[in-house]
Amino acid sequence: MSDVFAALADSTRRALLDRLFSQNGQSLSDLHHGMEMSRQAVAKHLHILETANLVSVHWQGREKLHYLNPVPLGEIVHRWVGKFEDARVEALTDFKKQLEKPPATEQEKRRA
Amino acid sequence: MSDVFAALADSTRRALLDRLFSQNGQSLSDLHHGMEMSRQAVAKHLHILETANLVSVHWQGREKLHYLNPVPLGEIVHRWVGKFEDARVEALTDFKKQLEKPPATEQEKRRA
DNA sequence: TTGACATGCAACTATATGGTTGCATATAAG
DNA sequence: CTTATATGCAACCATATAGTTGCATGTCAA
Repeated sequence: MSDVFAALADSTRRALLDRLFSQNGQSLSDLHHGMEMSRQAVAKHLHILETANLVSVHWQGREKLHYLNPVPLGEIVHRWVGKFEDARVEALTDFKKQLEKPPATEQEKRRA
Repeated sequence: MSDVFAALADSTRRALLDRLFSQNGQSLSDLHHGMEMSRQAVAKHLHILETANLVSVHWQGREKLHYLNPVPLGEIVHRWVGKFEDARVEALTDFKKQLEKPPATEQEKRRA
């Protein structure tokens, strides 16, 4: 459950999540198919997604099936981003005010 | 407006956004204050946030004031994460079903 | 049992990243 | 004018990251 944000930073990993979104429960070979890199590279990315708890796995004989883990994406990211989202309209208003009418004193200029 | 996800991957940068959240319109020196790294390191992080369009700046004399840019955080991240969030409950149900009662045929096993 | 398939492990490489220091430039203040 | 403050630019360094290749192991099928 290490760094979810770091796990999401790589476009290949986001692509893997996309592929799992459109087709859940795929094996490494499935996910590797059509990708422009070695199977091992894909395996590493999947392991990072596993470690970040974004993907959970289920062994089926010799195949390791990968499933989107729905929890942390919503929990962590949405919660963190939501904090800023909540202030969106308000901040936008403040920002415009700031540009239109800069305050007078030094303190106010910097702290407004 | 480069990679928002990459910009969010670093904890220092997320901390900077946090600081701007609690106090908008701070200068580089303000934001550097209390941080365990050089001013130049902070400047680099801020520049990455600027490039990702997460922070916008406003020159006030010799001071460069930094403001949270409310748009892309909500737009990009929330939209991308939301795609997965929408399928949260549904996916959770599917996942449990999968574990409880694995399908019969090879095809179904892998493609269910 | 033998061979094919699916995955894992380990070593290695190149580049990206996060940090440093030193110096230059622009604005504000005495 | 001189000095202090705020920032920018550039070179440099250490480590993290994303990729490779080669080989080992476990499972399925003939």
